[in-house]
Order: sequence, then C-alpha cells, then structure tokens
Amino acid sequence: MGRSPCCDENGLKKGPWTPEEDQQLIQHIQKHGHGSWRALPKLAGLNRCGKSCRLRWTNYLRPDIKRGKFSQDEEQTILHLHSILGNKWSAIATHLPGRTDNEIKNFWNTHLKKKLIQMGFDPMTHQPRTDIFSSLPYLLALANDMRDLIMEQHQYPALDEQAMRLQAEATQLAKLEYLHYLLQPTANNSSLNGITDMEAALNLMLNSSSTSKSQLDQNQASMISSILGSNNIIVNSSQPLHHQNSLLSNLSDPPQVPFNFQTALNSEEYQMGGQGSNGNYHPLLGDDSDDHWVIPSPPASDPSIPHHPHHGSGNSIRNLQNDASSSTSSYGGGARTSSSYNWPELFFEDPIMHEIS
DNA sequence: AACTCCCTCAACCGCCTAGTA
DNA sequence: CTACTAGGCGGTTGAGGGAGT
Repeated sequence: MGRSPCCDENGLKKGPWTPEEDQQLIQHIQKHGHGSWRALPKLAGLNRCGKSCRLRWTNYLRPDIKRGKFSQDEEQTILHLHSILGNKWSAIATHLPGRTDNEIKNFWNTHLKKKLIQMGFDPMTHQPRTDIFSSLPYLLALANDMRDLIMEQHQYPALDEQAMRLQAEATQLAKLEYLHYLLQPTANNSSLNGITDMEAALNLMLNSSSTSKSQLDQNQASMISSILGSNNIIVNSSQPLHHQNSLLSNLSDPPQVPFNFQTALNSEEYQMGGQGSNGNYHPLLGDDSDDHWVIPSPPASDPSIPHHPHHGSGNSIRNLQNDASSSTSSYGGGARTSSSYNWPELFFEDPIMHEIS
C-alpha cells in the first residue's frame, strides 16, 4: 500500500516542539479530543503534520505518562517481556503503565542491551552467547586476573581457595566455549586447521593453570572424541551450554560447574515468576526446568560488543566492572547502588572482586 | 577555558496493517 | 478485488549536554 504523505510536503514544521506548540496541542486535545490526527493540526492551528502531533502527544504530552528513571521492577519486567515478545515495544509498553514504547525502546537500546552483551548474553535470544569471540575478551580478562591473583596468593592466603576455584571455573568455561565452537557446523569446522588465534587465547588461559599446549591438544582430542565417539552421545552443536556441560560430565576429567552466570543469577531476586506464560525460559530471570531451553543458533558477531583490548594487568576485571556500572549510572539512582537487582553487579560484587580492587 | 568524545532521548522515517470506498 | 488512507510500529538519526582531557 502507498506510503502515507510525509509532513514536509507542504512546508510543515519539523523538529523540536516549542512550549507554545505543546500548549496548543494540549489545549486542543483536552477540549476536543484528538479525533482524526490528520485533521487535528489544522483544527489546533498547528503547522505540523498529524503524525508529528500524534507522536508528540503519545510520547510526551499525554497526562498519564510517567517520567523519570526506570525502577528495578520495570527493568525486570522489560527484560522478562522482551525475552518473550522480542522487540514488540508497544506490547511491552502495555505492561508498564505510564511508559511509552519509545521510552522503553530507548531504555533497551541504551542500557539493557548493553548490559546483556557485557554479561555475555545475546540481547535478542537472551541466551548465553555461543560464539567464542564474544566471550573471549571477558574470559581473557578473567583468566589474567586469576593469574595475577594466584601470584599474590602468598600475600593473601585467605584468597587462595577462592582464587583457585574461580580460575578453574574460567578455564572450564573457556574449554566449554572452545568445544562449542569446534562443534559448530560448516564454517567453524573448516577453521579447525587455522585456529591459531583461539589456540593462543586458550593457551593464555590454560597457562595460568600450568596446562601445557600438549595438554591442551590432549584435552581437545579427549573432549571431542569422548563426546563424538565413545560415549555414544549425539551432540547437537546448537545445544545450550548447560546441556553440553551435562554431556561433559561424562568425560574422564569431568569439569566442575563451569563459570556460570546462571548460577549467580538464579538467586530469587532475579526471579520474575520464572517463566513466561508461554513457558519461555529466561536465563537471567531463572527457571529450574531444562525443558524450556530454546535452542539458539549461534548469533552473528555483534559489532557493538565492547572491546577490551587490554588483558595484561590485574585491572582488567576492574575495567569491565567500570564499563558495566557506567551503563547503569544514569538511571535508578545513579552509580552502582547496593541493590542486588542489578544483575551485572551481582557478579561483580562477589567478595573476591572487592578483594581484588 | 576550549575542545573532543560519548551518551541520551525526542523526533523522524519508512514500512506494515486494518479499514473503507 | 483494487486502490487508497489513517494509524501504528520499529528502526534510526541527530541535537543537546555531560564527562573527560
């Protein structure tokens, strides 16, 4: 169908609204209602197109609009609904009285999406990102910090056990991510002989636990052969990581629970009633059932992924922490509050992270 | 103080759908 | 059935302002 006529056809005004225009629009709608938006500008004496008037009214001037920062409850609601509805902003807005679709969309794009990406979740599927490159910067930073921490362990014996555990978890996740990568069909398989970069990255991590390259190769071979061969397990390469983890538990060297955001996030503060009405699972909001896992296809690399090129010092975790908190600093009362609702903080406020910083 | 960079969000653009003649 | 319009929606843009240097 034909496109509706554009406002600028008749020299109609565009751009920001003046207070006078706002007043004209408000007074007209209060008196007569909006009726036909197309006819409204003429009746109200505005040199604007009807579309512009409608947007101004619905997004800004409507008396029932709630201004101001989004509450933690609203944030949770948006996350939950987005996991079910996707980018259906108007549908999401119907569950948030006083909020407009435009406002929610902006909030998503400027805050929540970044948070999800920083936490290693795909903002569209709400599943853990399965492309290794998306999580490598984070894993590298984590591994480096763990290495630094271990080097300091003699000075701080109390941290020793926790540091070792975290390092092991980071290493296991790296293995898992790498295995997942190797199990990707087509393109990834073709890169099996050209994995220098990933190998180097993994070596960096594994070196911190004194694992040699030959051990890495053995581990690769062991894991792959175990999964693909002797265990008679059919692997769906698109299975989510926690399913693969259960597969990996059959290995001779069973990993501990990998570094697991879900474990951290499954605390009850993150439960928004668990699953949606259609049984969808939200990894951030929690659900004990495995049955609702949506099998995601590996997401394409997201150019908006924050890049953390520095991996050499103990500051990398802190840098990531700053990145995460900076995205929350403009709402919900500013800088990282003590609220446990802010899920990135839940991880970063791990006591050991405080010890590090 | 001056400049640059980055973030936020109001507003616009273009497409889609429902309704109607 | 076709053509057209109005309203609605999601994606994108860019002005303004704050933070950093």
